[in-house]
Amino acid sequence: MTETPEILIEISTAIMRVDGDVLQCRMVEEPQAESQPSQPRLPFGPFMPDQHRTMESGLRHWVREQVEVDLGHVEQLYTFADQGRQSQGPDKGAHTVSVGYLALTNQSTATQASATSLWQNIYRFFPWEDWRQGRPSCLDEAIMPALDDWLQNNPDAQDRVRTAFGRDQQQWDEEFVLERYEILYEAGLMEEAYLEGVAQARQQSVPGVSLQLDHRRILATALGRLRGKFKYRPVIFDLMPAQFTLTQLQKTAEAILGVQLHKQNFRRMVEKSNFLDSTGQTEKARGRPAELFRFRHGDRADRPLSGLRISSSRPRRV
Amino acid sequence: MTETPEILIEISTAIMRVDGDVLQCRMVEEPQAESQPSQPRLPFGPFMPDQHRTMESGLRHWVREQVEVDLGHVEQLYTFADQGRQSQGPDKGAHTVSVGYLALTNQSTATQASATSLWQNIYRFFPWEDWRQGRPSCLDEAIMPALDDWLQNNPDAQDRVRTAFGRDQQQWDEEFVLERYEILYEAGLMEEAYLEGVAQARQQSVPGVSLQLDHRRILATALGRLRGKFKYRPVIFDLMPAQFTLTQLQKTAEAILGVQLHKQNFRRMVEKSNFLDSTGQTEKARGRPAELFRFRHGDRADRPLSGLRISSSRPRRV
DNA sequence: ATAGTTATGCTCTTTTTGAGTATAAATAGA
DNA sequence: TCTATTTATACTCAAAAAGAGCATAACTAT
Repeated sequence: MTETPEILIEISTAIMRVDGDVLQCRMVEEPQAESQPSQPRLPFGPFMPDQHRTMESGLRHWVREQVEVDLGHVEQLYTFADQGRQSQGPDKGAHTVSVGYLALTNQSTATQASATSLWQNIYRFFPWEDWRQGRPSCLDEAIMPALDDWLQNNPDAQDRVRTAFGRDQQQWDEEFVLERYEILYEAGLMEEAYLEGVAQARQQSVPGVSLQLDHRRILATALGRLRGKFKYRPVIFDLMPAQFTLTQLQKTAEAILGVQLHKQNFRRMVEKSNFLDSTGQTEKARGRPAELFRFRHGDRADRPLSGLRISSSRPRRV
Repeated sequence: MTETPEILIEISTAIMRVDGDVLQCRMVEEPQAESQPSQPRLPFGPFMPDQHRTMESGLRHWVREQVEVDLGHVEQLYTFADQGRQSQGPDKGAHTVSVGYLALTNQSTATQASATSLWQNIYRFFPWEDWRQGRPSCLDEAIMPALDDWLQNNPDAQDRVRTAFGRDQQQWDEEFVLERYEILYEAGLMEEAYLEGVAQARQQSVPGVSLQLDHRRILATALGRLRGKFKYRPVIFDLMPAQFTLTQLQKTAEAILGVQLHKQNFRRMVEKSNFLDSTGQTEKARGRPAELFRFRHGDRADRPLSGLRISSSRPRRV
């Protein structure tokens, strides 16, 4: 067979948790290199075939070494091997292939002492993805105008932009996180595209903090996957504490989707799903105390197949 | 960083097409090695970073080289790096990581001259996945008894088996193809497990033809993904010819799902989806001629987001 | 003509979903 | 203590979607 240059496989993990109504992702602080700009990054490390039996055990190794988090659901996202991206990888000689993972945890501020700055609101990196307070202003103020500029020279991308960003008749699909990110990257609106030489010059600045290497792309993949997945598999419970109120569950669902849900209908749906057991206890806070529930299937392997069939209130045709 | 042994990335592609009511996968014939048993395999080859800009271009390279098929939708499935599996890979010294892809084509027997034996009914490899003629007999005759034997010594797997195979109250979920395959593999019921030393001895034989290396696992991943995906993305049209009747479309959906669908309701759903344009033409065959349709969005990038919202007739609670 | 076959139109019922209104059970402050 | 405020929960109502089936249309083969 052909002689191939050395390949290095890098495993990066987006670890997510929910704190109240904010969906957070675990960051690693760089040990302050010399001239490096010290952007935040995800936990990651090389896959070492002689020490890691599977890719997932490699992931657990690096997570254990770099952050102290107990992982719940773990799922592989995607393997990227593009030239250019990832090029600043540690091992200069080798060609780097990047495998991204999503992991969920229910460890909260209460149980986890680590500096809160290490858990970052995921929408810091994708402000346009959070529609809970209505359509994000950055879309109309910065993104759409910039995309229109770019489309001048790239008319072929018109359709892609339309579907991804829900223009014209199309409507916004919250699962298209990666598609939107890729378009913004190609349009030179993401800082990392600039660094990686995709865009000639730094374009208009569009809100959204960037990450090292291709970590923001992995994060986009993770968010998109989570948004899709938890609608048909019960992974949301890996983000919840042992017991929780229905409102907490709803806030979590909303944080994931980046959309507000109808309260009464959400409860109805949850009740019909039959996933929850009442604990008898209640939680007192502001108004009427709320009943505390627990996920019926806990950690056991007999988890139900389907998730909460969440319907993010598509506008009803009249 | 640590010195890692050489890594070889292997890209394998499950190319699917539909012929009438059979879902087929494209095989490659081995050039008849000496003592090798010459099992069928998928098209595959190493990822060569200096010749392939992305993993997908690597895939297209090997597909072009090994089979003549025009690919429609292409999608990455999963990256496996387990020890043991894949161990008979070509490059003995290196550690092999396997990246699986799914690709769809609408080339049919008519347009493609290649020997039909190269296109194999996918259910040859997974007879238990085809429920179109009712519950497959091999489930009760071979698989369940064998699994029960295995569960004797592996009681922990009880729950997994129950959900994956729809036992007890649980119901069969057609998307759990990979989960079922993995259980059968672990239980030593798949020939490749025997070859790879997972199972001590060849267990009771369970129907289903095996493939080289980890190709049957990739195929299981592909089928599961396709079954899930085409419910919410319009990928089914990549399997259809330029124009087709509603019955052909339904047969395709049924071949994918391995389940029969209600004819009138299927048409109603398709009509409401608004994906099709009538061509005015009709196709004559046995009975009343059927109207020919075409997919409204063709190859264009403005494909709709959602797929045919197929509901595989879940039993109605009374 | 007639039987057989496939396509297509339409009805009817049950479920699900979207969007409220109404009421209950607490707290904070006057 | 009473009252406004807050949050939780119960229940209603209409629209839309889904499951199941009957009826009819338009062909072919005999």
